[in-house]
Amino acid sequence: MRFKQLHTSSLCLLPNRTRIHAQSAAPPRRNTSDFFRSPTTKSLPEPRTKKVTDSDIVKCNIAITTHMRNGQCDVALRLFNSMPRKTTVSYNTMISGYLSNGSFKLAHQLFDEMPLKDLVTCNIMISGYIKNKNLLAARQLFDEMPVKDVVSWNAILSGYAQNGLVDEARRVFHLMPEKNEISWNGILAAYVQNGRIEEARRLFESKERWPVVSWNCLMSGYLKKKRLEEARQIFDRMPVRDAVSWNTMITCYAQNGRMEEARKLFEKSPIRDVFTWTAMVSGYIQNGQLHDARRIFDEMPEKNVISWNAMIAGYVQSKNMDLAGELFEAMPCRNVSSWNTMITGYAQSGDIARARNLFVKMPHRDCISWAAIIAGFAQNGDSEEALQMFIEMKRDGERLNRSAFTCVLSTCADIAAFELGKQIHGRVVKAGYEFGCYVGNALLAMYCRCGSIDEAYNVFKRIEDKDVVSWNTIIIGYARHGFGEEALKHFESMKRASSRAPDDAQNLMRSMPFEPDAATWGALLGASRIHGNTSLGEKAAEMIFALEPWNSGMYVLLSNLYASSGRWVDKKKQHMLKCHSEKLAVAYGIMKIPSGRPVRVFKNLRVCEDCHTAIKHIAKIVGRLIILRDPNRFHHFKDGVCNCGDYW
DNA sequence: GTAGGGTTAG
Repeated sequence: MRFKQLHTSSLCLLPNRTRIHAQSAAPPRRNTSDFFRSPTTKSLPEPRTKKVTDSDIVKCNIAITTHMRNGQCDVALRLFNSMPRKTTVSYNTMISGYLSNGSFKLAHQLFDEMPLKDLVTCNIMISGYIKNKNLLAARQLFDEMPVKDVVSWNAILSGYAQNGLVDEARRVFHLMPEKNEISWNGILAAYVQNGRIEEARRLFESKERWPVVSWNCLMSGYLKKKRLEEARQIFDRMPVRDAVSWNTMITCYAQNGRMEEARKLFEKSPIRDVFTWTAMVSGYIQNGQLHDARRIFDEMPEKNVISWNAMIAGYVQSKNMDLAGELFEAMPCRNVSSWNTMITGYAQSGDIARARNLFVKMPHRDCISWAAIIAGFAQNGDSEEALQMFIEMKRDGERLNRSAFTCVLSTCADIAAFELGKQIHGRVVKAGYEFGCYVGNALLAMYCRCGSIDEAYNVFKRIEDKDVVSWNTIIIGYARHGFGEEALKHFESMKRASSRAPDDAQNLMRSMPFEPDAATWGALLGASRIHGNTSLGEKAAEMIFALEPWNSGMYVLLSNLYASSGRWVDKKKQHMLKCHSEKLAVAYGIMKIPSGRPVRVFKNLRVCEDCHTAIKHIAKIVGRLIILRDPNRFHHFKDGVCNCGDYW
């Protein structure tokens, strides 16, 4: 690399022959005359050639900054290239612009080409490496710098913090020749971001004054752990609050279903920006309060794409595609996720024609759009079209990501497309997604569905973080293919896996849902029947009853189990149970319709003794059916005969 | 009056 000399005294030789211009601790005031030797005498100006003044260069630099901030890298580059002379600042501006626009490669290229690197250049590049998760390169550059300032140290400190290397971050912190507020905040953030909240707290209490960002940081640490009360205490103690403080606290209440507290804080907040409003909208949506969400949305003084998207997603979630469509039409500007949300919504509501229409019309597609439309066709039973779209997606040059693979594989499973599934498996391996849980599960399901249980087991073995779906799929796979014993074996090892005590919280979270779902219990029930294992079968039926009391298949399977083990079951009773369960399913379906209606639906409900248990269970799921706690509201059928006509 | 390091949120 070649360099232009700026301040001879501060030029240093780097070990790898890289020379950079370093600033001393108190940086010399640089002005553009360092870079441009403007003529001191009025030598003959070239006719018709405009003299390039310092202020021209500065103006260009500023224009580059603006273009970069607007995301117009190409415009910035054109300007940059047209500059007759470029200063270090011009290069630095370009590089940092590229980095903030995510063009790491271009930034790096320019960095390599740059004739003269100074301290700022290296600091920019260090943060670039860190953003790109290349901690080693960042560290190497850091080590090569002949002079570092507090910015360099802070950058490397936060690099370690963001990548979970807390102890390394602490080492850096102690080595720093000078520390400022940002350094202190850096080590605080290192603890907070890595879940070491108690250490963060101790550090925080060890120092008198903290800037508002650090208060925010500590508060968010408690919020991440869902320790809302402690977070609130921090919030209340804060000497100064900024928009982040208010937004963080409000968002957290909203996301944890505590809309009343969110609302109170929202009304008190002196600084409401688009984030605050949108957080309230999404909070209400998540809480099922669509009307409140819409009210806030309508009151919003300023909306951005994200607020619109949030509201549309709310309607899509509650299957109200008409209102979603209305809003979508009314949007002043849309982004890819607006389109994707609508496509997903139409696809999931079975309106694949509309979904396809939008897909064709949308200006830019990303891999989510493709995955949405592929899944849409697949879920609506048009597997051929789904695969056709998959092929078109490849033709379009869209790179396959995890979700696209997952989608397509589940389509293959649907139509038992074994050969294609195998081909895709090859691509999955190539892409290195094989061991991931989502793609792995989809592969597993595909092989199970195609009857290739050995291959399925091979996939199962390789999935690194098996979750409940992986276990359920393999168990169901074995059970469906008549390998009852294998299914039971896996069931046992699943139980063992779930009963192991895990230290860190994440593992615990992962293994918590190791409770088989109704489908798995169903498979086990089926397997038990084949093997005549009545006690496991009864246990399975009991579990299904607890999870899905309306699951009619369970009653049939159970009675078959009894029948095959020689226990006599009254056909009439079996029919009765089935009948009840179907009614309950209908009832449950209605109850899932939003806005508290179910109470009315259930008002005149009559249940027999057996059903009563089921109803109570549903009440538990829904949570607000207080009428069910009043037994006088029910008619109990004592004789075991339930007249379905009396049901409503 | 231009370029680099810290918190949060849709």
